[in-house]
Amino acid sequence: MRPRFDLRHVECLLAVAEHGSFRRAARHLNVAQPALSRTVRNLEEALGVLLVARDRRRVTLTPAGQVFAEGGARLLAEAAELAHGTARAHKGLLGKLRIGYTDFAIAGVLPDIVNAFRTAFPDISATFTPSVTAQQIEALREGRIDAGFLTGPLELPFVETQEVQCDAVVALLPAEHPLAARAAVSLQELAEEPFVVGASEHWAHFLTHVMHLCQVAGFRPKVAQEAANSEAIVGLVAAGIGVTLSIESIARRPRHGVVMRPLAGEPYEISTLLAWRRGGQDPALRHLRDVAVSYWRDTSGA
Amino acid sequence: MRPRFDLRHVECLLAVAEHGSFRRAARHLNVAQPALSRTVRNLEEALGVLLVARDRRRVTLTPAGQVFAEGGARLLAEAAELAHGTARAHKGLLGKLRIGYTDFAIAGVLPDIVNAFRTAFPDISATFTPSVTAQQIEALREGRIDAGFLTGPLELPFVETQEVQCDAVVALLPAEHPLAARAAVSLQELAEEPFVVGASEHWAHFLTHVMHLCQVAGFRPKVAQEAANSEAIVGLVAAGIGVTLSIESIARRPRHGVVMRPLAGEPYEISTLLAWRRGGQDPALRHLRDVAVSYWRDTSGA
DNA sequence: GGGTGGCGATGCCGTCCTGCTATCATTTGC
DNA sequence: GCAAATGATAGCAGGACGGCATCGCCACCC
Repeated sequence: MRPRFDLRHVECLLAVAEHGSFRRAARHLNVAQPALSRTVRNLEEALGVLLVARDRRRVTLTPAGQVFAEGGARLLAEAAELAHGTARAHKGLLGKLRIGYTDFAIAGVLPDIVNAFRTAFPDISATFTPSVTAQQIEALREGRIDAGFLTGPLELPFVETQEVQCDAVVALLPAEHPLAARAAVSLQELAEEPFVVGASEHWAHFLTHVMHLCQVAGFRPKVAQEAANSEAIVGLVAAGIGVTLSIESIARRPRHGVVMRPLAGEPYEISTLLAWRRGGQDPALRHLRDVAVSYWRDTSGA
Repeated sequence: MRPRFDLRHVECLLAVAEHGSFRRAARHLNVAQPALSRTVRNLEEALGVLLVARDRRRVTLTPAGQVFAEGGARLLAEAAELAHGTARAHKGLLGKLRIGYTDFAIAGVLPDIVNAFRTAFPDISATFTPSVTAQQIEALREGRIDAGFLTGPLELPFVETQEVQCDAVVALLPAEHPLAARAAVSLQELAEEPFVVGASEHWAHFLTHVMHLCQVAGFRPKVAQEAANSEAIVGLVAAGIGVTLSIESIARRPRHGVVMRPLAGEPYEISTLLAWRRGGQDPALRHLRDVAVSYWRDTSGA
């Protein structure tokens, strides 16, 4: 049941209704009067309803014409708004973004970036999904998310990235651990310690960093316990199950029973990236990237 | 700021979005593929926004295209609903009526008629304005109301009428009045009584009847007090100020301190009419008239 | 690996819609 | 009673839209 009339017809009828005269309405619409007469006539035939009562002296709307005029005005307004909204979407001022994020990101810069983004682009509605780096990469590839805050490094043919956060790896120890008395600890000192780590099937990205660090230090960590997320890992450390390696952003959040100690020697840094599909044209996404870039420029410069 | 696109464009874009392919969409729309391609292209040019991402292999909507498609679907639905509503208005199933009514009507059949009308035509919104007969005639002439329930008789070149109610004129007396003991009273017996009547500037129609009755009975009533409406008149009678003539529909509503007595002799009847402008084409109004006619047929027959 | 089928874009042509000018019938207002 | 204004009608021209044939491209398949 598609409509048999067009917005042009609606405009013409509204003009006639407003001016109460075909001629004046035609002048106002910058068309000749006969054209307007015929257009209104066509509209009436399309609807099968007489809309205008032509009294030879005065033109008024029939009751059905009034109903149509009211609805038509609404229709026109919404059409104009639609055009406007589409233009705004084109400029990236309006839209939807699906964004993934890791524990590391949410503990770090993500809130600040999102705040800045929402302030600058209030009409872009973003939905956030917590998920680890590997899952975000998959979701990016399959188009289930538009962007992800995830753990670097990342070199893939179909994604582009922008660094947004840089954390030194630090040691987290139970508060009563002997090494907690030290200002800093070296990795070698942790060689024999039981480790709490993320579950390997999901935690792969950061685990790679941890394994690499330990290997350089000459040992292979003894895994005492696996956990599902950063919150759980820190909790298990607080419980005295073992030690762990984490990043500053996580460790800065004070937690009873856990102390953070920097690693001695050259700091090893973990970057958190904003990632999106390469070549993506979504203007809203570009704006998110721009906000991330300028945020990174401001904070890394300071 | 009028929209530069038409509903036809919207339909085409929605079809492309739905089928994910120009060719399939074209088949579904019963047009050739090149025509569809150009229509979508024209729409994009009209909006100045790319809506469809042509990947050579797969056709998807750009973010702006998704915004437009969502709004466009709403727009089309409302356009269809508008056409439907206009057709309903044409058939008189939808519309607005402005209706005047007198005290006599609201005390009598008006509630029943309006109930039947609202049940039969729930989408016709009626607004009711209380007003005396003379004002309703003026409002009818000037088009401020579409119909009026008023006191007959009425013979005017520009109105048509339908009788809806027929009341005998009765006497209303203070309860402690000597004549209240009688089963019926004759007009002559009221010749010397003080009368409470409606204010003459507005009450002219019914007053004419009263004066006529009294004149036939051979006297001219002594007006003790004027009042603004039936409620006030009955109240003043209850207060013992005087007697009055009224109609059964008013008098049937029991009121402390007032008694109703029929007039002796041949009953004098007052008709209440539904009146509307002659030649009016409003289908909603016709339905109101039809309801009134059938109501009158049912009640006057019974 | 070349053939084949499906896709969207483009060019060309016919048709219908739309708009304009000129004119008419009717009404209004002086 | 005439002039001005209004809506309807007729005839004509331009443009938009749709259809057909075709092109270039890509994926799939034997």
